[in-house]
Parts: sequence; C-alpha cells; structure tokens
Amino acid sequence: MAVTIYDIAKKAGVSIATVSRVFNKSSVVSTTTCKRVMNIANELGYYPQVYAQGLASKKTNRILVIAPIMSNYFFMEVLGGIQDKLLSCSYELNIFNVTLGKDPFEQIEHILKKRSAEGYLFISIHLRKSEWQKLHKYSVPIALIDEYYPNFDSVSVDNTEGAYQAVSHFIKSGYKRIALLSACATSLPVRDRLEGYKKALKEHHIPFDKNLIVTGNTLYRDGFTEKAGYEAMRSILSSPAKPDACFCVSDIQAIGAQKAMQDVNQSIPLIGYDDIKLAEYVGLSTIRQPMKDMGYYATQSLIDRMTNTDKAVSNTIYTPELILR
Amino acid sequence: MAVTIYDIAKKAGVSIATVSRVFNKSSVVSTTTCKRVMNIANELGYYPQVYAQGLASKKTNRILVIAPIMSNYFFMEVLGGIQDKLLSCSYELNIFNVTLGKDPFEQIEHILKKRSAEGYLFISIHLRKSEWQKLHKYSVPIALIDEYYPNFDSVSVDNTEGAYQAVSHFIKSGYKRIALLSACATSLPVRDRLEGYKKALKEHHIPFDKNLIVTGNTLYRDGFTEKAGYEAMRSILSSPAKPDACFCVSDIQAIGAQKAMQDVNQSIPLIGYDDIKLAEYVGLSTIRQPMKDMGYYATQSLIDRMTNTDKAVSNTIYTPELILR
DNA sequence: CTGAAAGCGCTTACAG
DNA sequence: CTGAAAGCGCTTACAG
Repeated sequence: MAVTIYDIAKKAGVSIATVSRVFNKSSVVSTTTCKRVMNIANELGYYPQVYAQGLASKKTNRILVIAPIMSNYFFMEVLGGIQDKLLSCSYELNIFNVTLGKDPFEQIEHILKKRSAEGYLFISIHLRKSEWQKLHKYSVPIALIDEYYPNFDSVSVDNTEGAYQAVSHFIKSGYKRIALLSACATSLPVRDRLEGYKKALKEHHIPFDKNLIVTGNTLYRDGFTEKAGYEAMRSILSSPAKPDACFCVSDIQAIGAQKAMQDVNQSIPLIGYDDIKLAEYVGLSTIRQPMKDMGYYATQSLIDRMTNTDKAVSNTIYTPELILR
Repeated sequence: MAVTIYDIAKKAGVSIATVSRVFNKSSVVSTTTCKRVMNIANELGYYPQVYAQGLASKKTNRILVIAPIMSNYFFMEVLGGIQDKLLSCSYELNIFNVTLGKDPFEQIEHILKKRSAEGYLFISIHLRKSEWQKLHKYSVPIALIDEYYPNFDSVSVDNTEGAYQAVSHFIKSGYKRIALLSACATSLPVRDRLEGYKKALKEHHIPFDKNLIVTGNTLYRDGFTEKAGYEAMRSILSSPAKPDACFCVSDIQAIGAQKAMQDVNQSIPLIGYDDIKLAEYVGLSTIRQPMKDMGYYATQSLIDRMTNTDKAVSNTIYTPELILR
C-alpha cells in the first residue's frame, strides 16, 4: 500500500488539508508544521498520487506533444528543445503519435476531447483551415511548430524563403537546370518549398520545367527517407535531359541522393534542407532550420498561454540560413 | 464542462454503474441497454476521464519508458519497436528522461515510488548490482533493454561478441594494429565491447596496446556523437604509431571518424556499431543490432509480465551480425 | 442483468 | 494558520 496524506496527517497530528497545503506550497502554513509534515512525509516515503491530484484539482499538469512519427531527425531535434524548456517547469510531457492512414483531424479531436493534458504542442501537423477552425473552438492552449495558423501561437520557418535561397544560390552560380528532389506533396512545408523554388526561377527568368521535379517511390514517412532520396536521384541522373544541380527538400533524402550519385559515379551540386547534425559530417550544403530553438520557444509560448489565457497570439517565423559546405 | 457518466446515465435512464460497465466491456450488460448507452455517449461526445478511472480502479494503464536521452539513434529505433507493439494494446506510453549529472538510481527510485505506471521499460540504463537488487524489491513489472540482470526480463545484444566479430574480421584480413574508437567507459556496452576487442586480440596472439584505445574529448551523451568520433579519429591519425584499422563503438561516431579521415586525406578501414539506417548510405561497415526488434520484444515481455506476474523471467540475448560495406 | 453505495486520494472553498 | 466537509468522475463488491 502506498502512503497517503491520511497516514501523514495522522502521524503529524494535523488534518489532511494541512498536509495537502504543505505539498502545494500554499504559503499560509506555519513554518513549524510545514517542517514537521515534510519530515514525516520523507520518512514515510510519501509521493502524491497524480491521478487523485488531477481529479481533485481538475488539473493534469501535462503537456501533450502531437506529432506524426517521432523517429525522425527533425522531430528529435525539436523535442530536444522542448525538453530543455520543460526542465525548468513542473509539467510532465506526453507524446501522441498520429497514426498514418487514419484521418489526423479525427485522431486529434479525440485526444482533445479526452482532456488528458492542459496544453498541446503540435509538431508538423498540417490540417485544413476549417479543421484548425474547429480545433480553435475547443479553446484549449495549443502551440504549433512547423505550421502556421493565425489563431494559434506558432513557431515556424519560412519554407518558401529557404527554398528560394537555395535555388537562387544555384542560379547565381551559373546553374540553369535545377532539379527539385521533392517529397509527398500533401506536406505543407514541401509545397512551400516548391513555391520558393518556382519563385527563384521566375525571378531569374528561367522557365519552370515540371520534369525537373522528382520524387522517390517510397512514400513511407511522406518520402522523407534516405531511400526515397536515393531513388529520386537515380531517376534524376538517368533522365534524358540531366539537370546540372539539385535542391532537395530534406537532408535525410539528400544523404540518400549522395549515395545514388556515388553509385553511378556522377555528381551534381546538391543542397539539402534542415541542417541535421550529420549534414556537417557528410559535407552536405543545406538550409538551416533552428530546430531546437523552435521546440524551446514554442514550449515557452505554450506555457505562457496556459498561465495567461488572453495574451496576444504570437507567430514566430524564423528565417532559414544557407549553409555551404 | 466535460460530459460525465452522470449525464449519460440520466439521459439513458440507467445508473452510472451500468454506464461504467458498458465502457468496461463487462459482458453482463444486456445488448439493448449497451447499445442505448453507447449511442447516447457518442451523441454527447463522452470520453472517460483517465484520472478518475485511474483513481477508482487503481490502474494507470500506462507504460513508462525510462531512458537517458531520447534524441539518439539507438533510442529512436528501439522506441519505434515499442510503439509498434503498443499499437495493438491499450496502454499509454510515457517517457521519462534520466537527467545526466544526477544519480540515475535516485531518479528512478523516485519515479517508481510515484507509481504512475504499471510497467517500466528501461532502455540503456546501467546500474550497480546492489541497485538492481533494490529495484527488484519494488516488485513492479520492469523489462530491460540493452542491459542484463538475471531478476528482470531483458532483451539485449551480446556486445562482447559484436566487438569480437569486428576485430576478428580485421585480424583475419591481415590487420595487426587495430584501434578501438571508444566512448565513455562507464557505459556497460562500451566496456563489453572493449572485452570483445581484447578477446579477439588475445585469441590471435596480438598483444594488447592501450595506446590504441582512443576516446574523443566531447563527453556529451557519453561520447556517442559525431563530434567525439571526429576528435578521436583525428588523434588516432596523428599518433606516432598509426593503426592500420579501426573498430568504433557506434555508427554515429564512425561517421565523425569518416569525416576526420577525409579532412586529413588519410584512410584506414573502419567498422562501426549499431547499423543505423544511415550506415548503408554512407557506406559504413558495421555490427548490426536488431534495435527495433529489441523494443518490440521487450515490450511484449513486459506486457506478459504485467498480465501474469509469476511467469518465468526471460532474458533474450541477440547475436549481433557483421555487415560489410 | 441492474442499482445503491462506498471508496479511490487528493483539493479547496468555507468557517473559525 | 488550521480543520471539517464536500466534491472531483470513476469502479466495484454487494444485493437483488
């Protein structure tokens, strides 16, 4: 049997209300009783039961991270930032994985209805406007990472700008036929990056050629895999009118692409996206996203909202940075 | 206000006990009332409150993963396996990060005392025998991944064997001065791999030379980083008596090591450890650990124990596999 | 098959 | 500063 506040109360000769107050740091308790209670609690090895606390106080003290799949680089880094921030708070962190194949909105709505957390951190969750609207009606603290919607606090990176930088750099270096190694087009960041790609071309009066947009066949993880990158690059290199440079929507795909180039002993300049830690070690040029910071500040702004419901909505948009290697 | 069983009970004209039974699939409820209750629950958008359920039933339906840091490759893959298994069960997954710098045993003991989960999955947690002994006294279901202790269910890989395979392969290929690119010596797997390294040397009558054991200066994450690998390889390559091959205790370090070799334009054969997905794409030979399977089966054996406390303890030990690239 | 009732371990106005 | 008491939303013997 676990120790309860009743055990402590009895031994300390006080009421359970007092014990409860001690643990809630309600400053009204006298120092002496506070100390006595604490000592006895330690002695008995007391730990408050989260479930009882939650039920009684109607607070869960939990933050729920909602994300597609957790085992990917971007997510890992963002999560690192979230954890860093949470270290200084007393919130517990839960993670919910949106199952692929099922409607994400439905899953999220269910989760929200369960009310198992006080605040929600959405990572790379992309919904329709009408769906965001509906979620907004739940009027529960939500912060978005890697997505933007005016009604919610958010931290994202200007994907259009990132792609624009990469492609512009190629153009300025004299390249004309620039391939876009893309991923699943349902992904919003992917679409934005395509925008940036087009914008750069247009600005330099290079006609858009849709044959230069290539995707791997592997659709697992929206195509953000080494394998998908490998496949796409193989197909790029074997196409009749070979491109002379390639912008790739993620580093992980770019690493697959590098391998493909090596395997057929051909090489064109490549720029990836994300700047995952590995990029530096495999000599990959890329567009840097401050992933860790994004996690950190999104968490901060979520907590701010949780403690102050009517603070103004903040939408932070980072500018990505071209890293040449 | 969230919908409760009271609301449903009233609307359905039954008692709350009946509503509760419907949701607990207690088969004693008549099909007609069951349907009626279900319909009303859906209509009202009812979701049971986990905290109330937990308090009343004294069950949490949670599994807690306890691990050092989550943002590393090994952890990610193992977690993938855990999640795969959990998909078919109704347990919720929580993750607790052991904070570096503080005593891990103390942290774990606190967590266990809180009793916030019904089963615990330890990933890469290495304690003293006396500490495992103490944890065993809590008589709560615990399964170990990447660690072995006779009293707990566990899934691990024979680290000594893995290192032995790698080093033996080098020796058979004619190499004599084989460096060991190591990591933090407090890590049990690292120590076991050192064992295997020594064993292979001994068997082939090659004297052990401790100058061939190299570690990076970066101790972050126990030295399992690209950076630490890079540093170590730089120092290896600049040592007076340069080795002619190198076995590295993790792929992530090996990738750093590859970069180091490139930077100084030297190259010696390298074998890593883990077989992370990237290894294939950077052409890294390695010792494969079935990380995903480990997560999957450890979870399975934990759940088995949770449902059947006195099943025999199972210690699964995988044999690693040499992958040449 | 169903209901009344006690209880899970806390929190928190309300008095004093 | 402290206590008595109600209540959080469920579950589960115990009767019937």
